[in-house]
Amino acid sequence: MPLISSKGVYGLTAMHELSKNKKDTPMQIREISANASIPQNYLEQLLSKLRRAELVNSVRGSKGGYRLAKKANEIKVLDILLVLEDDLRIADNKCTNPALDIFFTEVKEKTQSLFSLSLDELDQYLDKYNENLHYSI
Amino acid sequence: MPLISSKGVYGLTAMHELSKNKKDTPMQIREISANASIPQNYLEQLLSKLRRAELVNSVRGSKGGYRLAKKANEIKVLDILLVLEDDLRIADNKCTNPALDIFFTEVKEKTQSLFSLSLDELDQYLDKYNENLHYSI
DNA sequence: TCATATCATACTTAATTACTAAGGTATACA
DNA sequence: TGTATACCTTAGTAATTAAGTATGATATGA
Repeated sequence: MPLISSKGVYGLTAMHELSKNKKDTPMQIREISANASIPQNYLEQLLSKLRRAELVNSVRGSKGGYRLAKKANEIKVLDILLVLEDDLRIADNKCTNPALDIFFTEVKEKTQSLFSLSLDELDQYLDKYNENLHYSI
Repeated sequence: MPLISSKGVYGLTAMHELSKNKKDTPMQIREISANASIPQNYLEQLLSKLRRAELVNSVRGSKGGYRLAKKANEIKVLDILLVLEDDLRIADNKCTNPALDIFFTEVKEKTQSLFSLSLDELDQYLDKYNENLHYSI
């Protein structure tokens, strides 16, 4: 099973879109939805959750939309995932084996630390990709 | 979503049971099933897969059962998971964001390396637990 | 007041997991 | 050679969950 469902992937993608919005005006669901190929009604639900978690601010009514509630370097990937994914557990709960159980706990901690990078740091991965492209040509 | 479903947890638990079998005779499904609270018919299916992947050997008929096909230090947790879990992917496939996609690939690689410990190394986690118990008393 | 865009909730569909059931096949042992 | 035992295989089912749809309410700029 994927650790992160499409819900989490959609949410991260949307937040990344918001972080790239350089306009004065808030970004609208419709625009995010179109850019990232996310069903609009579904995205509304995800952004509502992110708003209640105070990761984004919303402006209602005409000319409304969404903005990040903090700077992109103050929002971590993990923060977003913890809001949208019910949990990021490594293993199904039925584990009755103590050694395995402790092992899973440790893997979970290490995995969560992998997600402790901020939204703006994501673009480094894009740079890395472009470098690889360059060398492989 | 859990990265490892109960299928994987059951399989790891069963393999750990087999690694602890010190008798000459192979261990029977019924015994593993009882020790680890795994539905017997379901466990049969998982052990069949593990047999086809040459991680265990089976002996059919009366007095039959299962044995590890290699030494416990030659079987990795990851080997077992790759047989039972269809994949160990980090994120749902719908990711259209290149930066995220590369990031997920890197997380996947790092996560898999966390699972590259052998069956016999699992018991170290039990020791760790006992130590903690000791200090906390 | 009207168009626009967020907000909230109920419902539906599809996929997957986790099992259950049932019968077949091989082997030890008497 | 017969019988009990235990693995082997496949088909089917029930329950859960994710993913998406639908509908209408609420707030705001112009």
